[in-house]
Formats: sequence, C-alpha cells, structure tokens
Amino acid sequence: MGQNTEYKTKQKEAIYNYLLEHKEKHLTIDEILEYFLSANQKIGRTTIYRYLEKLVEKGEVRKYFIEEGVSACYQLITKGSCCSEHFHAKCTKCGTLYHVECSSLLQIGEHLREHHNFIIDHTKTVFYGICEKCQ
Amino acid sequence: MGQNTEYKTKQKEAIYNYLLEHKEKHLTIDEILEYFLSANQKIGRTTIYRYLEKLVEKGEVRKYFIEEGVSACYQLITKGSCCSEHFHAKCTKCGTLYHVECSSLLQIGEHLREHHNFIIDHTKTVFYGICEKCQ
DNA sequence: TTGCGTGCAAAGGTTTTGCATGGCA
DNA sequence: TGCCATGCAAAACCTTTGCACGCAA
Repeated sequence: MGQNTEYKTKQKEAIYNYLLEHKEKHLTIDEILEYFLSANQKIGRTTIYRYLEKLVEKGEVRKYFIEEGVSACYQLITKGSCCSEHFHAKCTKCGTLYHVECSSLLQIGEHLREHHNFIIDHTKTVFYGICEKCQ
Repeated sequence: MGQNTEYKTKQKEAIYNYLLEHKEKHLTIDEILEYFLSANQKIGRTTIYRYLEKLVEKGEVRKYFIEEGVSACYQLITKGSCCSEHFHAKCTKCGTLYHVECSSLLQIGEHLREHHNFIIDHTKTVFYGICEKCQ
C-alpha cells in the first residue's frame, strides 16, 4: 500500500516523444490524437488526457487556455529553452507565441515581489492579446 | 426590415441590476441563475447567457476566462470604477485569485503596445506565481 | 400587429469517470 | 502476481441552437 509507482508504457513514451519533437508548438489533444491515428498508432484520447494532466501536475508541461469553449493547448517545458529571463506573449487571433525579452518587463517581477508580495513564475505566465500582424 | 430594435424586458432589467449590485465581483452564470431561483424570480439560463453575451459585445461587461475548463466570469464595467483596468494574479499553490490594481502594472500594457506592438488583453492575462501566504 | 425576447429541450463540443481488460515490474 | 495503465463507452459539464410561445412597442 502507498506505493503509487508509475509504470513506463509505450503510450507514454510515444506521447512524450511527440511533445518533445514539437516543443516549440502549442498542441491540442486532437492534434496529438490525429498524429497517432495517421501514424497507425492506436492511442486512446483518454490516455492522452490523463498523461498530459499528470505531466502538468509534475510541472513538465504547461497548459494554456486561449479561448473559452475551445480545447486547451499543451507544451513541454524544456530545460534551457524557456528560462526565467523572458516573458511569453500569445496572440489570441493567430495563435502565435512570442518570446519577449525586455528589461522593462523584468521589472514587473520585481515590482510584484516588492509591492505585492507575489513571486511571479515566468514560465507559467503568458500575456494574451493581439499581435502586430493581427491588429 | 433591418430594424433590429432592442426591447426592454423585466429579465434584462433584473439581470442588469444584479450585475450593478455586484459590480465588484466576478459572477458566473450559475451564480446569477441561483440568485434568481432563490428569489423566486424565474429566469432561464439561456436568457442570462444571451443577454450577458450581448452586453459583452456592447462593451458594457467584461468576460473573464481565468479558471481552467471552468465556466466564464462576467463583470459590469462601471464608469469611474477602477475595476475596469486591473490584472489578475493567481497563486499556483493555494489557487487564490488576487485582483491587482496598480498604476505601475498598467504601464506594462503601454510598454508592450509602444515597444512590442502587442495589445494586451487584461481579461485573459493572469500572472501565475506564489502569493504571500504560501511563500 | 410586428418582430424581438424568452425559455424549454435538445444538440454541440470538451473533458472526466466507470469499469473491464491489458501490460509493466 | 499485484497494480497501475489503457481505452471504450457513458456521463458530466458548459454553452449554443431550434422552435414555439410571450410580450414590448
């Protein structure tokens, strides 16, 4: 009792590899599912939901909610690729994810910590809005 | 044809008044519906959805998508109220949602627009991090 | 009277859950 | 062998749509 050991399975490995190969993208459950269907690899939708949720809990995957009523997006958090030195800005129209490296924005973190006692997590915080192209 | 006149009805008036009385809160459809049910005022859920959506289109109500997969929240935009322009900060440990009204933070929007050509959407952007209590 | 508003029921789409089977260790 | 994982189907959930009736102007 109380073991709660996690097993390695083909499905988990396959899903993780797919996330890794598309680590620069925001993936929906459907996109992942459709890939495996087209590749003749049978993986259940439920399995993808459950495994991704577990990865989110472990802090290995980021989950995004862009539009209400629309399915969520997932993205693998890779070491070095998304450090705490910059922010993310996502366009709610075209879906493009921008990496914003700017010293002015880094002051946000300092301000929140000093004046609001809130330690912001750069890896989870995303600015949503409209980008240059879509205005 | 092409009239598209809007009628004033008891339901709309009742919903609007409820929004006004709770203008400092984020209300869900269920919260509004439950109030009218408990007050023995029969209002259909669909009516609330449709009227709030219309108010959002007219720019009189803000719609928030803060919680993951959870129903949307609505809030009346009142003149003079500082609630129209604020950020949300959510603690990833305890889940508490904080309303951060601060002129310093509002400069973020100006900075992003001027230097990065990005128009931030306050209603969808949430700062994630650790709050004072959980540190 | 005209036509928008209402509200019930049903549909639509995303996510979760129940449960029997499969597979890792 | 003991459990966890899987995957199908069904349920749960939030929201939208269809349609007949009600009501404002």
